[in-house]
Amino acid sequence: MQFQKDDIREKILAASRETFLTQGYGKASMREIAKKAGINTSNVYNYFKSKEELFYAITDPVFHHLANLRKEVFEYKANKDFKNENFMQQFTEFVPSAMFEMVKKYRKELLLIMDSSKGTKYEPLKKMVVTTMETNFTENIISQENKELLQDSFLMHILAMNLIEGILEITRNYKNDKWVKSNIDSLMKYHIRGMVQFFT
Amino acid sequence: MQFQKDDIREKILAASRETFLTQGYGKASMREIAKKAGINTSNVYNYFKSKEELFYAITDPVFHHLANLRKEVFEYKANKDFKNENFMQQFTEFVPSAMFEMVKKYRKELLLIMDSSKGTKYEPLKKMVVTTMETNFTENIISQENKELLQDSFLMHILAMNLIEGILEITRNYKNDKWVKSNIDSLMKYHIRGMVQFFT
Amino acid sequence: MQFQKDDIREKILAASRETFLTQGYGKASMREIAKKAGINTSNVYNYFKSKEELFYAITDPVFHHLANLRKEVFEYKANKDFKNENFMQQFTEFVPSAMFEMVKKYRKELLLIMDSSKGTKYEPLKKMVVTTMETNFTENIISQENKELLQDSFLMHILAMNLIEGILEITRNYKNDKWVKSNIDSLMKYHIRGMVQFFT
Amino acid sequence: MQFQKDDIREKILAASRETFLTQGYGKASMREIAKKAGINTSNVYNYFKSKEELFYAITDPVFHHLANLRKEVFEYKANKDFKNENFMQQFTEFVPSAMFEMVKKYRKELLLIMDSSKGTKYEPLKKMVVTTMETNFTENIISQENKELLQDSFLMHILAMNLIEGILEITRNYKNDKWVKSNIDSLMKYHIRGMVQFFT
DNA sequence: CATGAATGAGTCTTCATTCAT
DNA sequence: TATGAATGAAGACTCATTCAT
Repeated sequence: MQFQKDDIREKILAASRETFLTQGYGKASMREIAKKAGINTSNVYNYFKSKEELFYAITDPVFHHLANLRKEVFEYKANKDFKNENFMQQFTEFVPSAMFEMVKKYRKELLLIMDSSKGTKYEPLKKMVVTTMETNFTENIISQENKELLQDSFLMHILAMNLIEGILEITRNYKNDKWVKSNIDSLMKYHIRGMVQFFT
Repeated sequence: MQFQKDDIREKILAASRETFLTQGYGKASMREIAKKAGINTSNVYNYFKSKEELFYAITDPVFHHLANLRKEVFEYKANKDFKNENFMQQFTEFVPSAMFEMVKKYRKELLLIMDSSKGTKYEPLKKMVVTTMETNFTENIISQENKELLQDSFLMHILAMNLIEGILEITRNYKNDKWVKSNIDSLMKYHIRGMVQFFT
Repeated sequence: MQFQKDDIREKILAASRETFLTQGYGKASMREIAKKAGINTSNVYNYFKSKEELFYAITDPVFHHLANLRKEVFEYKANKDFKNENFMQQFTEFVPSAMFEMVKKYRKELLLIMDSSKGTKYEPLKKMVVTTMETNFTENIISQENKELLQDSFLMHILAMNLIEGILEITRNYKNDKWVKSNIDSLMKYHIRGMVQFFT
Repeated sequence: MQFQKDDIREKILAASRETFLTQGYGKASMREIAKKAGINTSNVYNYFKSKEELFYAITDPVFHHLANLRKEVFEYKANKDFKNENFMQQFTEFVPSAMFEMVKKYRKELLLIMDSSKGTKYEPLKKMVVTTMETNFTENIISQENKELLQDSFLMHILAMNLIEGILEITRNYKNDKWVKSNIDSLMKYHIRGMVQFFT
């Protein structure tokens, strides 16, 4: 009697993923989700107590993954007596492979939390991730003298966003794992090289 | 029907711009728009015959501007016996300054048509613009030999998107014209330089 | 169906009493009752076949008690060659002590059937009890001459209701048995004395 | 074009009064109200923006009337160098005639705010009115010595409630103004006389 | 031109109840 | 017995739009 329940639960989750993804959280309707899942609208509420909870049931895991990732990056920095070489190592090895793992594990969920979360508590998440990345870049790439010159460089913000959006676009167009990995690597390399040249 | 009061029409347009921008086309409500414009909801229909038409009244100009721009770029190419130097000129002079003029003239409209048009006929526009740009890059930057090697390079697609998204992010954070111009230039330079290095 | 676990049955009844009392019959929900009882909603239906039956399972006893009381009062009258002294005795001894016993035995049930039964077959009960009491008063207190004068005295109706409401308010604010008894006695004395003075 | 609107507005208010009165605020449904008013459910929202507002549109006037009454009573006390005779005057002249005026002006509204307001901000109002009356009685009727003896007399609370409930029962059974006036007077006289005798 | 009136479909959610296991 | 699954009706309320005045 447990496998049946999970069956439907899974159907609801799948239907939700698709619906939230195409319509966004706000425009997605419980009706449509229920119809896609092949059940009565009110029955959805036997599984998830609200539209919002349903959304979080899908997106919470990737959120926690992101939070852990952030922590790991900070620990990485703290442990490594952070110099330029280590930074390079971080952004050519650790970060891209971490991104890859995340995309591999949470494809749709990542897109949901980043692109379709308007109206939920995760709405500001993308901006926060971008800001974190931007700070990291600024601290590690821009040389001391340039820091004063390029104070408040908006370009760095754009590039951080570009990197995130690039990863998301790769995710949206997922072909296979190898394809993802290679594209993340290229993108990363492209931007790291570009930033180093531009800001130093 | 055509003797409408221009100030009210303008108020509706202004209210719509704000509402569509913050809520998106789908979630924006005629009520809220009317309230913001300080008029009765049903009176909106004396000026625009539907929510969708109202959206197009705002976004059509920037759409046509974009279409013209596209044509100009193609003509530019056709006229100039297009070689590498000309390409460089195009992307360091013509394109950035065209972008700047567009942002200057259609700030909110540009964001609306690109970011808030889900549910309208302009929904696929951003993708199309990106594709156009991508094609242009691919044709002009990747050297013949590489073209075969890097066949189906998704990175080029990402970079085209990055450029567009960068312009939009500049537009979203508009400070003043000079700020826009300088940031567009930097961004353009960054990517052109990056692409040339990466793909040749 | 009849081999039910008494403790669960009891838990449902207890949960219902509280829920019906605070929400009223109509607004009380089977969900809340089940949750308070610590069981599954649908399991409630293994013990009581509907919300209404559940309500009656709680309130039937006090209803029958009330019915018996009514009969006893009539028999009391019939047996006693009812004169004024006997009436006094009835309303200073028999009735208050009967009320006290009832409150003692059916505290919450009494409140339920009187205050929270809207939407059930017991909805008109309070009115009926008041009417009975009113008739009793009218027959025994108002002197023959006054009866014609005060024909259709609404005051008597109010006082009968006052008495019932008084008992219920005592029940609502239950402190301890002694407190109840003493307050019922005071209230009764107050009204009997008042009525005698007013109507004779 | 204004008289039509008021027509329907009035119909909604009338339908609401009846529905709230018979079902209580919580159980009354906008559907039923709309049906009774002969209009589409959603149209009700063109006149009142929520069920709660609709309830307040009906009950606010009587609330303000009650609040003023309360103030007047206090001022009456303050002005009159309050002694026993004045108290008697207050409760045999001022109060009953004020009650009468209120009942005359706000018959259904009074019942609504007192009996059908569960779930609204007026839910605690009846209790407050009773408490005010109780305090007034206690301060003016109970003699100093008795005050210590009868400390925390619950009977006084019941009698205050009885008086209020009596007024409400008169209101519920409204025949005509004269009938109301005479019954209020009788009830008041009955209780004042009873209390004086009982508590002094 | 402007407004209020009106509507029917849709929003999310809760309800009492039944059924299969 | 106990539970989760299921449902259709109903809850309050919002939506874009039309119509008469």
